[in-house]
Amino acid sequence: MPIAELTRNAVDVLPAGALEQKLALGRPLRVKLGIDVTSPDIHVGRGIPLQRMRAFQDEGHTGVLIVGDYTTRIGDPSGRSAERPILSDAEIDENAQRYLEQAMVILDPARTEVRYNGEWLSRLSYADVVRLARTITVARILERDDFAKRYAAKEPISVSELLYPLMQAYDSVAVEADVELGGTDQLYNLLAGREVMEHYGLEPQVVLTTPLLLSWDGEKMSSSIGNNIPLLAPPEEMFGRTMRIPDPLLEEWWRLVAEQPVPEGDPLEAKLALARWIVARSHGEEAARRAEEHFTRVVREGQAPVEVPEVELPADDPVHLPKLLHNHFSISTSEGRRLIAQGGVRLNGEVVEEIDLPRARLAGGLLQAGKRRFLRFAPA
RNA sequence: GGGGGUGUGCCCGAGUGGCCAAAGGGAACGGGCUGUAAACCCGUCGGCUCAGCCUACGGAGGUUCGAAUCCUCCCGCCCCCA
Repeated sequence: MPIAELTRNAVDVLPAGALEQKLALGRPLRVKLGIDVTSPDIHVGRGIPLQRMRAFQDEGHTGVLIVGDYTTRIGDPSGRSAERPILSDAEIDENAQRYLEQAMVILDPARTEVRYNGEWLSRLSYADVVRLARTITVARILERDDFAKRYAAKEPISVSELLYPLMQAYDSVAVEADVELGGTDQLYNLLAGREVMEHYGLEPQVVLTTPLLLSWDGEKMSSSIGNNIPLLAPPEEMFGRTMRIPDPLLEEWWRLVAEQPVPEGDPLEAKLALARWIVARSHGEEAARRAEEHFTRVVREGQAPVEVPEVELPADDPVHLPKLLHNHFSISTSEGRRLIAQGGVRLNGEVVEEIDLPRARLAGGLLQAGKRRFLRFAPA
């Protein structure tokens, strides 16, 4: 019963019955997923459609990953009220590189075809674009939810934004997609792909959407908001961020991310297990174990981590702490002063109250700034 | 082409001559509490050689003892009519 696995957690699989027909063709299907490369991070939420792609790959189908290098130059407005920034070519290339690395946390590289959409979009002439634009009407484009809202609210919508769904649709034409995956916010774009494919004489793709993952602040996980867990962040970081999600979200995360039922019993244990799972997928079991140890030690028990970076003992005497904090933790000296004033700085476990400390007191000492920042001084 | 509007701290958003480093909210940070980096409570939240000083309210000038607030020009953004 492989189809249940392919459509697991899917919100829409459209049109009804089409996927079954495609599967009945008996050949490997071309399953497309495109994400723009505005941000260098793929986070756990964007991993959800990737997980579907992996499921298709495990059944012998081909994952066609579209790196939207060209599209990024226009900016997709999905889910936001303003246009995305337009990045430089160098930034886009760099992001694309990191993006692929992260995607492979989930995908099977052997069954992944990576394509940059600049490959075909950059070759379109103005006339080609006009021809493409003829396949859809303005009224139709304005049906898209966020366009409709912004239009009604008299918020700016640039013509370039209106072109975005068409570019994405043209990607489907170019790679001859059988199936396109995407978050539910992509539904419109995916369906537009079907219409455009028909205009170009192709069998329209099947559309499969997956839920958007909510993060600890209750918002959709998003790199630009910062409530994200990147697939290749340091293990301790990933673990800690996962532990921030509120208990009511646990079940959903287990279902959508780990694709398993939430473990019975203690919610803390279930959350720890989830964090382990997420870190292990990206970095392996061993790293997950260390990340949990780190969490237990530093967060739950309030101790210093096992590994603390050692720094030179400053030359001046007395040592001006705000400056020192500024140098090592990249905070302003004003912030450093506040930290001290608020009892957030400890030397060897003791709260520091002075702004300046004799050099000798720091030698070989352990300095803690807030909950998570530590450093050890070289001995005198 | 014509008319109207708008530009404030990381974000949103008050503020129309002094009481403004600038209300309020969010984010963030610190402390407390806790099974959690959740929730909750309290506090902080421009910079600095920090009981004082400096820089700031799109930019440049100007009026004034004093301007985020008034005037001039410039730049950006938005809407309506054509």
